[in-house]
Amino acid sequence: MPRTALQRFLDRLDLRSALTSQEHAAVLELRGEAHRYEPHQDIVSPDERVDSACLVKSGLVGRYDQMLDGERQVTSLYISGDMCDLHSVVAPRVSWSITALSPVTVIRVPHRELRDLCISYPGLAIAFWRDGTVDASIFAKWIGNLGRKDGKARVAHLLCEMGVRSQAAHLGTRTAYDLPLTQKQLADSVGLTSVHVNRMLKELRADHLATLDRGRVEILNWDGLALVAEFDPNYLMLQGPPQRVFPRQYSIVTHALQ
Amino acid sequence: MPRTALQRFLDRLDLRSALTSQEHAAVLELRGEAHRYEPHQDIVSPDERVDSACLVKSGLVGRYDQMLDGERQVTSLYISGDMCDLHSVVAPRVSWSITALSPVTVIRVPHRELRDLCISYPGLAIAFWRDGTVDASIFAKWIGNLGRKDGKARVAHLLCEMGVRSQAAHLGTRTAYDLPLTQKQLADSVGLTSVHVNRMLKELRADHLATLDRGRVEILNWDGLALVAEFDPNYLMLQGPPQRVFPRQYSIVTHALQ
DNA sequence: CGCTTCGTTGACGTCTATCAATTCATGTGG
DNA sequence: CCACATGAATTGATAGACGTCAACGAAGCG
Repeated sequence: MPRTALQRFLDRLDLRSALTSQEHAAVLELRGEAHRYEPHQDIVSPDERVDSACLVKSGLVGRYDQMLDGERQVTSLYISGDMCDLHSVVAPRVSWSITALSPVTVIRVPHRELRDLCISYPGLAIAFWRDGTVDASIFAKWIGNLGRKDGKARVAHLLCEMGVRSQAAHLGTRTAYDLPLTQKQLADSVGLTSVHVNRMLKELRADHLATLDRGRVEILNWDGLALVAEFDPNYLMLQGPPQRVFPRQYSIVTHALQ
Repeated sequence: MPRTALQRFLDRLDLRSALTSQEHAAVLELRGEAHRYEPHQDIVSPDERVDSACLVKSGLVGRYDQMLDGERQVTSLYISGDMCDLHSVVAPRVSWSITALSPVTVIRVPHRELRDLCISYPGLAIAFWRDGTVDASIFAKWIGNLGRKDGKARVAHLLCEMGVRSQAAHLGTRTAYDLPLTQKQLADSVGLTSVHVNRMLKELRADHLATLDRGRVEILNWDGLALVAEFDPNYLMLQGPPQRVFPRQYSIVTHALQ
């Protein structure tokens, strides 16, 4: 039986956080409505005040920032098991958009449920914070790529990153996985035009490094691609044992409100 | 009497999080060693496992990513009152560098103290998570700027952002504040060369929009600069009332370890 | 006063955007 | 099964933004 979206989300948390069995169980009791979105359809819009977080069940989701001239910059990509706006639990007013890049199913988990979880299990609040830290680390790496690498390296880096993430999420291997992006969407992710992305992909193909064909990535020479990309997976925080701040046994006593 | 670094840090938390008086008091009881750094001196290096977080007392601190050819990209700037690696409490292994961009004093607050705070006051853990969310939001905006705006807009945007942040931190006004950066360091922050930054500053000066002279920014035409930058301060999460997830009255009971 | 770092400017080259046309893939309906 | 429509991928020619190289000037400091 395939893993549910919640199980995938829990798997993701387990990669970096050591959770208790109660915390595990509590996460799996989360409930939310499934929603279906078609490519180019927005899931969240700027200045909205959201009251639920979007757990990606299937498909590829992107967060993007739109310029006045209509040009877009994708700031992050989310795959199955990623909660693409977990941070909205503590900051519900958003200033960006979340969109479906491919056909997508998301589970909208009410903030109320996630807040209750944080209150009952502060160890989970820490795990959520740590999860946000991973996102921030990826953001920082993208800033480095956009600011200081050429187009070829930027495309190569994205292929490496999504490979490692897909493998960690058991959605494929780092050298063969689905990435259902058009070249325009890829261009919006690496700060280029679709024309130039096309040329960069052509070069990567000619160098026998990697191919992207109809939403599927095949990396033919991982080391070569990683070298072009200057890819070092440390920033994905997948090494080392899961961490824990909270003691494993605790309970919260809530008093009457002031 | 000038505010201490801890008071400034607390001010920053208060901007977005509603804390109880106990939580306030607990933050002010944090202790750490003061360290002095000269410009270009690194405070934290990649692959280090840090055991304290750096609270900026004075000066300008930058986090940066270094490429193989030695080129740098600054991914974030931190001013007085910012805890520039608060996230290291939950993710102590870092993959980036933190450096002094000007003469700097930082207070190194041991993770142990911050962890104890999170355990005794989960409401503070939430506030820390929210603080990290602000950083992530700034990261995302920088990605948009680097990917989809030209050099002039990128420089202008940085001047706007640091103005609003300086004003929020009571370190100046949004149109007149200290930004002790060389043009090379500014270039490393906006993904340009120092030569080109020089030309962009010259243009902003010629347009009577803003000047940067010996570490001091004067914005002559805020609206004009914001227009060039497409600056919208929403992403800094300074609007709206401080948020709270945890009830105001609670206590934690910790049991024996499993 | 000399040294070092930083700021400034010009000439030139490269990377990437822009514009435009063509091909390809996919799906639909006759 | 083929004609057609649509969106995506591909390619060539040209233009512009930014980098590179090099030189000089200004400012701070011992």
